Amino acid sequence: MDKSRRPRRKIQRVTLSDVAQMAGVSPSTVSLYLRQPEAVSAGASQIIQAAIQKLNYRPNLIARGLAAASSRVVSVIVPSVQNAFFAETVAALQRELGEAKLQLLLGHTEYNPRTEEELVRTALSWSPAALVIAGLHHSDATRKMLETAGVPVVEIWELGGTPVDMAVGFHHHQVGALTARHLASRGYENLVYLSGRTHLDTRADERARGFLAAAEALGLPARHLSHPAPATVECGGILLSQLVDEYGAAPGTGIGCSNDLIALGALFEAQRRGLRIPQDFSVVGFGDLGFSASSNPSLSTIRPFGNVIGLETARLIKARLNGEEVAPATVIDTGFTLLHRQSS
Amino acid sequence: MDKSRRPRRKIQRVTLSDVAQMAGVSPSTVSLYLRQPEAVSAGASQIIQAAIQKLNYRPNLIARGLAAASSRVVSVIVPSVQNAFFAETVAALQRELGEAKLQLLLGHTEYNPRTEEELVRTALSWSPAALVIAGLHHSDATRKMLETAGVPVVEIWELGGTPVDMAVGFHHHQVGALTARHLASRGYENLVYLSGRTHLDTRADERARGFLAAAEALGLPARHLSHPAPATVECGGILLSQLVDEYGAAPGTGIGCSNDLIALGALFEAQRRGLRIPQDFSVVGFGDLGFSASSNPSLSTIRPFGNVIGLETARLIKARLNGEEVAPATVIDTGFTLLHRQSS
DNA sequence: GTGAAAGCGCTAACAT
DNA sequence: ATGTTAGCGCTTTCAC
Repeated sequence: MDKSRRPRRKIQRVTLSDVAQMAGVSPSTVSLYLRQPEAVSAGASQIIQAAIQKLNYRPNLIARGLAAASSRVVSVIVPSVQNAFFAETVAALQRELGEAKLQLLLGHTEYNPRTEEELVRTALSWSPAALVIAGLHHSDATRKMLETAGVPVVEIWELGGTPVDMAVGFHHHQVGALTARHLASRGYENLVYLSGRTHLDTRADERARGFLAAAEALGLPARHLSHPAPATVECGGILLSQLVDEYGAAPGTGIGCSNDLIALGALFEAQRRGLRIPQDFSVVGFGDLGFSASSNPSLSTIRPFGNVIGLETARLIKARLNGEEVAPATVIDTGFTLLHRQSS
Repeated sequence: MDKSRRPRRKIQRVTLSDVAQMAGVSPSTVSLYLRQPEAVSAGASQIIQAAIQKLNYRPNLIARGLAAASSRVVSVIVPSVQNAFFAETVAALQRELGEAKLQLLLGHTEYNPRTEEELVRTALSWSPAALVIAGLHHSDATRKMLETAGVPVVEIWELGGTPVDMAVGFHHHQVGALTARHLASRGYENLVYLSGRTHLDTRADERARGFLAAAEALGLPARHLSHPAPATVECGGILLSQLVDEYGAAPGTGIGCSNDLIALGALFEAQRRGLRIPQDFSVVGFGDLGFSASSNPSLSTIRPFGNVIGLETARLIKARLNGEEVAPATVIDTGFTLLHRQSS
């Protein structure tokens, strides 16, 4: 007696075969129609389309991914989208890649190399179409996985080292240097750099180094104050207090900040203390965040192009996926620009 | 002559079968070991583990997803992670779900219902373990897809309507009302609400409505000024200018803002115009963004708990996936709290 | 242009 | 505790 096997679990309602059956064609024809409609005869197309409509068929991307040995997913690994810089890039990536029907699989390292390693490992388990990761500094194991990933890898938001595959970003060292030179050109002869946890954020650290190096080259005294907490507005206030109270910074000091949040905090704290900016102190930030042009005084800052980073990254990925030749070790420098406003 | 078939495409290097072969056990044993190590004998475990190490095997999650008819992916659809509110929730989700080995598949609607619909459609094609989506307002088609999705659905950041499945958020109407009542209690008898594009952001619109309704209930005159642009700091400055220049708002006006960015912009603009806050005008924001406690004056605001929304959402999802009973139509109100600071 | 057939790498019922 | 077996839903050669 046939104990007719019932399905072992919940199974997809409508499959490609159902469509094929209803349309009276073979599954492979439907598959072809789905991927290259123009390769199927007009008559068949119409019938298939009708069947799809009637059955409300939706392709199963997991099955497609398995059969095609590549998924329409791009893995994006950044410290956190709570960081406005990465949020901007992720948004741009989403916009550009979404058009090409690519989904974003998101991961946050929270500046932890072990977490990053774990994220890369599972990301690769998804056979992503490409992998985007912040920075050029990774653990050995992570780097090895990236090298042998067999998919396009784009390292973003940092330039200067050797990328695993491709890189889109800019030189943070140069950002710091430009900050120092700008302050010097405005007549500030005593320089200070304020930053958050540079021990974790290697890019912020690189900006600080660039600042100090440029100051030294100019023969100006410079100092770096960093705070172990994340670089927030609150942190900026604390750093300015520290600068004034503990180090007795004299008016005439030019202050570079590792980002606009720190700069804004310094602005607020200076205001609270009755210090005038830019008369007493000068402040230059980094990021050109949403408030920087509107603050009072408006904030001089260096603007990276987070959206362009996303855009160019998407462009590289799409090119690679289309089989166009993009040389490994391709590096795109998206640059940055100084916005001179009232605070300096 | 035998033209020995070469594989048709790049194929995964190391598969589960390779591991099984090397370990001298069957594939299903390896599979079992991967999913429930404790169900495999100690000896076999050791051998399998060694083989995995030696071959550097990584499971193919796509294949697993197909075979198991469910992927370890949670689809998250929000207007944009550039919006700090959603960034906070996404970060919390990532943290909580990451622990449970769930990945986030991210989508941005950019406040466009058609985009949202498209995102939900493709999201479901991934057979996600769950779907998280911002808001309770969706197109009919979207809502229908969500209802028939067959996976846990959590609508976040908004309460008040009937959720498709579960909802985690708070009542924006109440936020607006509390803002108005707070201003009234501080003695401001002329109320104004400033907001960005409320025609797109239904939650901001709801806050504005709550504000006006409460003002009316209190018998106070109230007005709503909105700007068609996204709610940014710049927008806040423009709105305050408009308020003062065009509407000649008298000192003594209590200003509610649809978010802290608008409030900050108003603060800056007031400062530029030599208006004193809270003496001349009072400002209350929404969001308690990073700068709000540190600004000068510090910003009174209403704090939602974006991280708690992420946390509770993750909790619901994990409970459902563990087979625990979570009633459909479960609604979690994460509430909000008024932070009374210097600006009011 | 269309169809038959053979998987993609894994899971899960069932038998042992 | 382990192995056998039969797919999951789709793509992709290859032959017609």
